[in-house]
Amino acid sequence: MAENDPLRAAMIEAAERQLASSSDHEVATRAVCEAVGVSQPVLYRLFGDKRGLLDAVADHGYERYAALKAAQEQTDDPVADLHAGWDGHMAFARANPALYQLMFTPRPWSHSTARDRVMDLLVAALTRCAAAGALRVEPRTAAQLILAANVGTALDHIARPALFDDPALSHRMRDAVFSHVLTTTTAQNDADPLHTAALRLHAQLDLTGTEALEPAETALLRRWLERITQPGRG
Amino acid sequence: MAENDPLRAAMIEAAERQLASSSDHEVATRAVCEAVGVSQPVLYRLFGDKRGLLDAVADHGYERYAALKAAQEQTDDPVADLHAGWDGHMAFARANPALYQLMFTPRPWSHSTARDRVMDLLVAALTRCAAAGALRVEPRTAAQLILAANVGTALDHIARPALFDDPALSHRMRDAVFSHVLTTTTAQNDADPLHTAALRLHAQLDLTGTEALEPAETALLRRWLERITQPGRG
DNA sequence: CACAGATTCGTATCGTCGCTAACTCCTAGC
DNA sequence: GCTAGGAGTTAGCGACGATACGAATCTGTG
Repeated sequence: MAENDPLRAAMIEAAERQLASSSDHEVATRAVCEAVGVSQPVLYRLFGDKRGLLDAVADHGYERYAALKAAQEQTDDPVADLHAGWDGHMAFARANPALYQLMFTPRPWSHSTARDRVMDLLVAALTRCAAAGALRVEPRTAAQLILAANVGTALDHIARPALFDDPALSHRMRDAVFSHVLTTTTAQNDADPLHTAALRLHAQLDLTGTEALEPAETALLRRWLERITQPGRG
Repeated sequence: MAENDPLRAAMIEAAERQLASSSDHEVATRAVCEAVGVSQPVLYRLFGDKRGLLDAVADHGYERYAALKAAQEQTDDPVADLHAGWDGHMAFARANPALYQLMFTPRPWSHSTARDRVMDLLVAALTRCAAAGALRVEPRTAAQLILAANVGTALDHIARPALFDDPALSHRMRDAVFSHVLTTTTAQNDADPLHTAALRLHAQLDLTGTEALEPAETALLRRWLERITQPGRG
């Protein structure tokens, strides 16, 4: 489906260029086809639809996003990586506002998986934090919180042209959400040490796995840990 | 400009209905005109443009939003009002997803002032909190934080159809942002009591004013208080 | 009442958009 | 050489946003 088609890639890049340069953040299929020197039906053969083209643009945007993340994260301090990840997210939004809105603004159609994959990246980063004992809630819950706050702050920043108090606002939001999700680094005075230990073991299982238990036993252990970390669940 | 025009109101309501019922959250000027039994040029005479119509729809949405807020807030506990305001915001987004996106998603054009007016409402609610000594930062900064988090959470909720862990996520986000912005209710162990006192006086001046000082003196006092509450400012 | 000016609305139309049917061309396989 | 199928083009359809222009209606004055 997505084999190495240079024409397809050229059309995606042309669409992204026009999306960024257009004043109303809109793109015309005719203009995209004309930019790469082909006719309209080739677009509809490659992407099936205009929304198919936009989904491809969004997925291509995720590729750049993931490359940017892979280049900067992954030190030995997962919490520091998390902070850098927030700032990198904001920088990506600032650098590509139109593409960012295409990726993260909820369109009722849109089969693009860009947002879900960004979420997966965030869950992975948070799982590393949980394995280090730095997380107070499950990685998935923390990821939903952080991503919603990050997107909300980024869209707010894109909306207003230059209200000049931006970095402070982003860092305030980052600290607010992180302090609610991470354990205090200095003192580990947690009210429920069982909860944190279960979270930590669960994350460690996700990261490295274990050969000491049979697969069925590991699955059951996972469910037990989940019942410990999220008690109120049907 | 916005005199009591029943035809104008009918077109706004028709547009809002079509916006809510349409699958792609889109509205056609022809359909709006046909719904109220007039022709296209009347739309362009009343609203000037399609974006003018959408701006009017967004402003009308703000009216309903403001009415909903005025009906529930304003008890004697401004912090409780703030919590109710967050939940009311989420309920409004859940009830009118298409209208909510029109109001709060950043469109590059859009002369609608709906978002700014919602921000003003939030600043007012936060000023009451500050006058009660419950705020740790300036009302405007807190409003930017809260609104960005609230919109981000609401858009995230609208995007995914039913990931069933919604109220918990909304309340988590609310607690995270509020705990970063409000003072701890039990103990008032603030690191900078001068800062909090200045914030409180500034809010009290905004709310009630004073006759003990001349207007010029009050203005100068305001600037001094601002220099105390936000030290790093050109 | 008559009439001029302004306002308001409908008819018809333009240019553009997303999208598709039908045809042509080029290449692979026997 | 011939055919089958993929890849591309031309031409066009219906719907959209927006507008020019004339008809109808209202308003105020003599």
